[in-house]
Amino acid sequence: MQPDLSNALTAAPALLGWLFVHDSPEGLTAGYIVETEAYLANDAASHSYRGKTPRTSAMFGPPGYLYVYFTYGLHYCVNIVTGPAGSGEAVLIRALEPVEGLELMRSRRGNTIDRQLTSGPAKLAQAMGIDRRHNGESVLAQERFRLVPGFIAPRVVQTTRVGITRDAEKPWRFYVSGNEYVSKQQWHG
DNA sequence: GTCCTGATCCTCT
DNA sequence: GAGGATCAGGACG
Repeated sequence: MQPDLSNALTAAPALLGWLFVHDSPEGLTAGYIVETEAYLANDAASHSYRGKTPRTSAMFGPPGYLYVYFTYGLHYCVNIVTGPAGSGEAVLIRALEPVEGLELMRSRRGNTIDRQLTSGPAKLAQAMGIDRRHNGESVLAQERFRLVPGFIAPRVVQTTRVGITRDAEKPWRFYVSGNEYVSKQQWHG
């Protein structure tokens, strides 16, 4: 069974509850997706907004591709490409609930409490051992990366995206309400 | 070539 | 709540 990746705006909430698996040489890590953001075509906050460049080329690949980028000089973030190939849409994975490979995650993350192992886009990339080498790999190929049905989110909160300046008012962030691994809960407003 | 910005995290206070 | 770390891509000349 595979998720519906035909459109970023529907895929972002639909991916909540799916188990994201990375079967790496060091060992297997996996976590439930509990927070996502949609980045669309013609979206000023999206890396694809200014067209295809060498850095963003994976984002214009077929659905299921990973788009992994380096930012702030020290962090990696992971997106799953959606929409038809060439559309430049993707879903940013912002938080996971750790399920398998906790020891490996702890060793990759260094000293931190378990609740902060994967509670942010760069944290989960580090915990899962994902970096630039994995840019352009597919989660649909049933190889190193996989998506496995997990749970149906009982309640999904939709709100604005984090850390962007352009198109900041668009409510294209989704998270599992009450999950303790969500990076920033919104309590009101 | 130079300049600037950034889909973040961590460590203080 | 504020600020520093740290670097690659992209815009511009």
